[in-house]
Amino acid sequence: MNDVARLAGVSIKTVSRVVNDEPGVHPSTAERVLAAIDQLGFRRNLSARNLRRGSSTGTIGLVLEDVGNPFYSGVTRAVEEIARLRGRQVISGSSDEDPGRERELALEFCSRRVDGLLIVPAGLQHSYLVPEMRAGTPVVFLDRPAGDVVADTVLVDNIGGTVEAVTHLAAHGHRRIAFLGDAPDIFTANERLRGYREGCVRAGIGYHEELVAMGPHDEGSVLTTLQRLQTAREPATAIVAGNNRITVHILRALAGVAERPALVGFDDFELADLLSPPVTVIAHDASALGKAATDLLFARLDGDNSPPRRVVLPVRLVPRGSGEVHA
Amino acid sequence: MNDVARLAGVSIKTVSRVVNDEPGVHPSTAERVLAAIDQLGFRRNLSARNLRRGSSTGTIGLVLEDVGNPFYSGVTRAVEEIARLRGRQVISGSSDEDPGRERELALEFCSRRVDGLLIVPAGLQHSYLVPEMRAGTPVVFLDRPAGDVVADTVLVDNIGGTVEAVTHLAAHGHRRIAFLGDAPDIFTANERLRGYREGCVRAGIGYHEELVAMGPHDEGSVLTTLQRLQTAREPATAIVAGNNRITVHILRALAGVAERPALVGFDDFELADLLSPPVTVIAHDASALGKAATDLLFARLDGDNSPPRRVVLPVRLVPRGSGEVHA
DNA sequence: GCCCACTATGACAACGTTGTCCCCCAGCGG
DNA sequence: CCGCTGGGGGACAACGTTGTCATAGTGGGC
Repeated sequence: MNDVARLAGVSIKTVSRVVNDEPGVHPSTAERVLAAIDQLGFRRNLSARNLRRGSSTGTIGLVLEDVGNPFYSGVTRAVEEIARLRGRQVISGSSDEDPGRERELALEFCSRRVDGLLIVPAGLQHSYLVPEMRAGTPVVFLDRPAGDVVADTVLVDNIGGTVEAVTHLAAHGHRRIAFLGDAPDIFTANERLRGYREGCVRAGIGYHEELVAMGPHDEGSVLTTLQRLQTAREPATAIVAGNNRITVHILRALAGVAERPALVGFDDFELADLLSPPVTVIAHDASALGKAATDLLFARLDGDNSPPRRVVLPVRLVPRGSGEVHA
Repeated sequence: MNDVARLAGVSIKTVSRVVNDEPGVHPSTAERVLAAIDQLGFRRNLSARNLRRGSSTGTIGLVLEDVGNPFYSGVTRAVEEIARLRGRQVISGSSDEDPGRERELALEFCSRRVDGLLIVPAGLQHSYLVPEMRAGTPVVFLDRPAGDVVADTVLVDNIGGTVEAVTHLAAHGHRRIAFLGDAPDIFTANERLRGYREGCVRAGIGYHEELVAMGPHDEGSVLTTLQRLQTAREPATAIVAGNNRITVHILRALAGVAERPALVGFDDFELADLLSPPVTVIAHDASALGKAATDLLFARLDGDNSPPRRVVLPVRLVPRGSGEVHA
């Protein structure tokens, strides 16, 4: 800006006025300034501007588990969409389920003075955010609740989802329904396990420890688990998969197997309807999740300071075939 | 920092020293300062720091077509991974194939003084970046080349890919091979069309205009196109799909159809191996693309100022079944 | 007892902006 | 001819940091 001012033969304040479309600059002066800007390829430094104005940095921080996971990239997209409407950029980072990394990312975003934080918690400790929240940075947790702070949270109905999955399978005559879930220290995995258990009880088929296998899972562990379940004295005739990755692992393990158990997967995924049999899922909308959380965040930025809210988004069972196999 | 200094009874410079682990601070003073920092929940303002130091902002700007598309979210993940190793955050935005939006995003990132830009071009005009590049911001284009500037570019072998697809189908006896591609003003779509044409000529089956349908495509247009192709006087017995979205549209259109043409899709996608028949694709690695581009960017940041490079990543045909149907 | 080196600390400017306040000057009415 | 008005423009401080330099005190060697 200094250089522009020198070249145009005016003060930097006048350049500032031109750049900001402030009134009170003679058209001919403005023209000279614009020419200088063009010639020098000047671009206003937003950091300096925000520093001086003490205003918003126009950024939103997004911490999630893995940007590469289609579910979270759907969330990201929705967040970006709304942020854009409100003139904000999104800075995102993947925690890879590492609480330390989550914290590192969140605090780094705070150092960058983001206007707000959206966090898919990896850990259970979030008191590190208390100073930031007290300082006025709104934080919304999504997909999972925060560990030890009270804050806005957007979840999906995990329990209701697995209850429905089990109920659905039981209605088709299944009495030996297995559950393959993610690591039990992950909130959603635990909730879904609870729903599974409750579904079993409600359906009157009882909860049997040996039908449950919590992760972490990879393709190999899923394969051996399935073998164990199917060769047991009372084999499982149906499976509930705890998330999209596990569903895919199961599908791969079952590829080419003649005698397939019924299957209901948590999380919808692309092409589920084109597989054979098409995969019945408990669907919930990644973009709805992202939208709800971002809306909540912007409400806070707009001055809403009502008590923290907890929003639970509904899930719905989408019957496609794999879950409608009779026992 | 001011408040911290006051509370600790020292000058702000001393606080700065403590925050930056600079030597020459008495342990007892440091302790007082740390206590004050803790009490006030102080967090250093990175913008101010970078402004003062004139150093890197520690950010990389990423402009792509759609963060929600699994292909690009794979790219994003790879970029993030490497950026993280080099201590950078990623700011990303989706252009939605809108050149204006691409430009807006890129320039906004420049205003934020990103250390470098990674761009999946939506348009053909990139001279707007010349001042930034001259000012020292490295820019790498990926997936598609820039329109009118010379810059580092990472592409995949689009032409080689469709040549291989056509060759493969012809080797299985197909002589009426159709091509469904994206809008021809998209670089990759056009390249793939060229490869298709060259493949046809090489295979000695000739290039027939009526077998080509360029987009934009949606599910409906793909359906009618397929109907036209299959009911023609000389029906197509095989199809090459120009990208992952078109492949999926075709799969959906063909669902339940008994007489299926052979199919080779450009871009690999999850579950392609689990469909029936499994889908033969021209595979290339999203994360390899992201990695190559980011590596190139960091090389520039490390001072490499050799002439701009153009990297073309190989593709490979993955035969899975849908492309090995004999005519 | 004097000088020096060294440690701990602070004052101040500067990074690139913008908000506040002030000044200059032309034009106009009296 | 004087004073007032208002448009156009500039000087300067400040945002939150950090780099540079200065300074006060302390202890040691002679």
